Amino acid sequence: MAKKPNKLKARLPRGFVDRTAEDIRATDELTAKIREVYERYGFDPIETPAFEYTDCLGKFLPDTDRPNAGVFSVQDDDEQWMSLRYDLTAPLARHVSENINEIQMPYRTYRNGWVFRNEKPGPGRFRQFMQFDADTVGAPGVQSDAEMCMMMADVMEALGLKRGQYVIRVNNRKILDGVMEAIGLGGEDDTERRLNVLRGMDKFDKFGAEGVRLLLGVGRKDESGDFTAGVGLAEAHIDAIVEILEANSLDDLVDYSDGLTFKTKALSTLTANDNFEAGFNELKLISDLVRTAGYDKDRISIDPSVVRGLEYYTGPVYEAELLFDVTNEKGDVVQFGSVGGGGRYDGLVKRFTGRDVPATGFSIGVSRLITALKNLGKLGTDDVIAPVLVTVMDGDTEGLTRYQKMVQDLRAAGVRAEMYQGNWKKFGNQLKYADRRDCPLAIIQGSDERAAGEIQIKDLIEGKRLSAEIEDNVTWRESRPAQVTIKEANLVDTVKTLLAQQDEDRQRQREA
RNA sequence: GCAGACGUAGCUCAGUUGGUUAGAGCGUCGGAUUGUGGCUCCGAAGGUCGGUGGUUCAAAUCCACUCGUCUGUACCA
Repeated sequence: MAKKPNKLKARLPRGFVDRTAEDIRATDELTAKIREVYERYGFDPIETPAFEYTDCLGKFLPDTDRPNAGVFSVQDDDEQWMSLRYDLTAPLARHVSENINEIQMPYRTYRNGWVFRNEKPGPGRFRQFMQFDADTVGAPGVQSDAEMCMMMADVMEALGLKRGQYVIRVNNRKILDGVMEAIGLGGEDDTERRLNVLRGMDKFDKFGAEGVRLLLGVGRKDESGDFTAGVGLAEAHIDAIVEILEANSLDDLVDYSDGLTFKTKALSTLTANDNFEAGFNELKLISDLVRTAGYDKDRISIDPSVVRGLEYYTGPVYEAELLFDVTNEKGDVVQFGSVGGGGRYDGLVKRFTGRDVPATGFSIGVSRLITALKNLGKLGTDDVIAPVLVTVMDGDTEGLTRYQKMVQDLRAAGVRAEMYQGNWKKFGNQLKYADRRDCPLAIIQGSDERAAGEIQIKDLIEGKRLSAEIEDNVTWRESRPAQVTIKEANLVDTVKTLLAQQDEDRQRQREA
């Protein structure tokens, strides 16, 4: 026995997926709905390429030792490092900066595309995924942040989500900055600790108040025994932060009636500062704007516990969260978290231009949304009907032209149709193919039908239903269930009628 | 990145203290049925036991390393 030749193993790089017809159709449907909302709000599309020079993307500068940490990078032929984009915000900042003299501000723009992250993949977490962003560049007022929140809420409903199935949560980074300042972490050299406090607060959903206390204090050990170092804050300061996280609304924390006073115990001991005041006042303004526009707190909720880890946010931050249970393939309920978020980033364009260009915007995680919506049955993935199959009984030239003509007549009438392209001599295989492909109808014309100027149309869906009642194969074959004989001239009309009937049946079943 | 679990046919999984030719179900393909899907029956193909190295007369089984998957955690611009 000869050794097998070493075959090359076909394999997908980890963290990447092939997308099926179903996935692609679902994505198209979803992005079309999102786009419609953005357009209605007066946003215009822009597209930037997948690659950018690495230094333009942000914190990975050319002198970084590992340009592939977190991003996928390659070296151009002139030795410059280029990277695949890891979000759509940094490329937008680059585009705006490069064209700042031509762009009419405020610039309202949206875009969707693939982004890439070179990090550990997990279930529902890939190294290539799609985002769909909207941003307003050059508008400093919180009214544009309020608009973003309302637009996100409208997107959720355009996707078919009902009140109570989602919520847009809003906070202001200045409030958190104010807290940091008040507890003595406002200085330059406390950047790292500040960041760790924010990260700890961000875990409130996951670990609850107790977990956050540990992370802000002495540190936390997880189930596997791995230890996360704590920030080591004082008890009183941790109390204040937990009060913020546990608050359900602004009114729980602050009294606006007489200047600005804190209502809760630990917060009251902190001294107010400019950041605090600006943060709370901006949040109040956003709240007033969206409430007056008719968005109640079941759609847009002012929630001081929203953090968002990103360092570049400078003001309002917001995220869209799904409130219904999402189950995975195994049927377990998974913590789904947010499907989109954003905020104000006033410093991003300044990096390139030196000019103050305020901006705010958000990103929707299309891939994650699809997973969740599929689960909820909100994506009509089964409404693409497989083609009508024209079977082949005579494979000579004359026969093939006849069958091909039928197919073209059907196509011209707008019916999805195809001629069997496999080995026509095994007729059983043709119907088996049609069955597995979920074809609604099969068109059959052999020499007998041909001589009589007739065609047989087999309803494969009805036939499948009838098969349950027939047990022996001879009867099954000879009774030719759900099959009609028609005149050649009536082919297109009859096919359309039968398809329409099947469609009605489907509607009825869906309603039942 | 850190910690743990796991890796046997396309899929789901058996495989005894290390011992002949590594099995089953499902799926795939062929036939019964050369002009009719499903059911039933018969038959076949399909395996570097994740990879490499080691211990041993002998390794799917034990050891080391490595790759991959899953869980938790960290990071997530």
